[in-house]
Amino acid sequence: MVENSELRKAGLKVTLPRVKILQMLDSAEQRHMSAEDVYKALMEAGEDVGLATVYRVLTQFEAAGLVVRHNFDGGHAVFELDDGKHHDHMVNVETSEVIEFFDEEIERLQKAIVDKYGFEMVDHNLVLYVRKKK
Amino acid sequence: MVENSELRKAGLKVTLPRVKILQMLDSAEQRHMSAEDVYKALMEAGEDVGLATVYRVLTQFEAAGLVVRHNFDGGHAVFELDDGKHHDHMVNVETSEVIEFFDEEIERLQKAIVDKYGFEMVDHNLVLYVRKKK
DNA sequence: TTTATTGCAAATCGTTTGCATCTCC
DNA sequence: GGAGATGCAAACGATTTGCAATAAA
Repeated sequence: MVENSELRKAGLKVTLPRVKILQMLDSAEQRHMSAEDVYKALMEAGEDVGLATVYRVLTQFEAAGLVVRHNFDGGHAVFELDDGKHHDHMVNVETSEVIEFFDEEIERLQKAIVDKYGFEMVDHNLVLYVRKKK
Repeated sequence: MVENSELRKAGLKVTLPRVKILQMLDSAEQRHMSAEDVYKALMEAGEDVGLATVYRVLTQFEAAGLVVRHNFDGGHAVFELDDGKHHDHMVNVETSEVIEFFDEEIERLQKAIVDKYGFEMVDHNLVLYVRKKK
């Protein structure tokens, strides 16, 4: 279970909305949720939190490293709890299901390319859009 | 030079705005332009085309396969002429410069992963955010 | 002439912000 | 009690759309 100490550690006051949002991200069936998703889930759970607060809190969580933000195709951002383990994503375009994967070799090759160009990596983003093989 | 026949081939009437936009994408210094970029460039060139038209035309070009749309981090989409050769992108976060690259090995590994999960690839998207090594 | 295309302004979507009110420490 | 957090509604930036006017074929 997510601890309130994580909030304190991040220099964030332990408030009801923050605790609820953190719990929601931790307990929801879907690991990847948009701000809207979180908001609706809270509503359904009878928790009364404003949408603006959800956006604000998610952004703070991201800055604090509690959460990672992804910009998959299609307008809105999705967030997931940061478990510290980097991974990439596969999106099933037919179901919108998100599958996580990690490939050491790909990571290595990316670094090699960045290096070759004389840059250093700030961030990287790999998304495979897929569909069940017929 | 881009040909009007490309427009006809795509089933699009050859209109002034479409021709101008296509030429702009072909001749601009930057291969990657947002709708706003194209619009401003046209204005500066004395061409009078509405912003809504630029959006509409770019979307049609994308559907016709003349142009590829990318959603890099940061709100707005960028478009580039489709030369038929797939490549990935590196974005210099300090200058917003976009560098194209292609790595056969990475492509191969991506396919292998998709395969392993029993999917087929619909599309894929790899962006490396980088900065000059200090 | 006929139908597609354009320009404009208003609408939409996801997200952010100002501000008065409320909560946590 | 006071700093910081919240909710609401208004503001936002990117993109889309309705519609009457216009330009291709």
